[in-house]
Amino acid sequence: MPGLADRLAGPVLEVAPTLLGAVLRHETPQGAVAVRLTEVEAYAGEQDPGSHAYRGPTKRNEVMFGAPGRLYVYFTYGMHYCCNVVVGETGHASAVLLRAGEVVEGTDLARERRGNGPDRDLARGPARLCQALGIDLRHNGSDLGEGALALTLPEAPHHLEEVLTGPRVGLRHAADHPWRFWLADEPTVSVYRPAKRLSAEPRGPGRGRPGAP
DNA sequence: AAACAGATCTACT
DNA sequence: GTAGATCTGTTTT
Repeated sequence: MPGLADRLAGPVLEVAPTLLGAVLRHETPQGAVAVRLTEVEAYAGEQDPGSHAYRGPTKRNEVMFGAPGRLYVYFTYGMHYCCNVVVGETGHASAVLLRAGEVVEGTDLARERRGNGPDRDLARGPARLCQALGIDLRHNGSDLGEGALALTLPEAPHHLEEVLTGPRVGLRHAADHPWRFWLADEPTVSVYRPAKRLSAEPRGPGRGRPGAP
């Protein structure tokens, strides 16, 4: 079977939906926690105004410019970490933000790290997901092919009917691209919050249709 | 050495 | 559902 990096080397908009259902597992001395991904967002590198790579390579985003199959971790809002899987060919700086997932192993340890709250919220949201898995800046650049932090792709991609798409969350620019993907009927998908500059949806937010314009 | 900017979360109504 | 707070790392002079 092909290596992880090979399966992630394609265009980010094609690879991102295939990460749904994948399992990210982190093994530490305290135990292991695994999360099944239910929501991701695509970031298209230097051409994407919403990407950290938009203004070219820096010390912080250099991992995105490297080989696919590695983890790009960044720090934000003074207290949160978020993690991305680097995809696309080396040098293209594409990445997929892991927005939410379902804890499928090590629930107790995840609860310890997260504190009190419903289990469905343990990895609901990009910063919560990192916290539940015990991921921080030390893991920036980690190879997910093998090691304590490993990503396992599903045997077969999900059917298109199960995948919904919509605009990305929390961006000032380029918020009109439907580059956010999530699995239908998953309680662990994070709440949709529209970008600040956009006019509110006439009907309730959070409902996306596959292929909707 | 200083200013900036933020791919968010938690709490509350 | 909505509003508000919040702190560090990164970037830039």
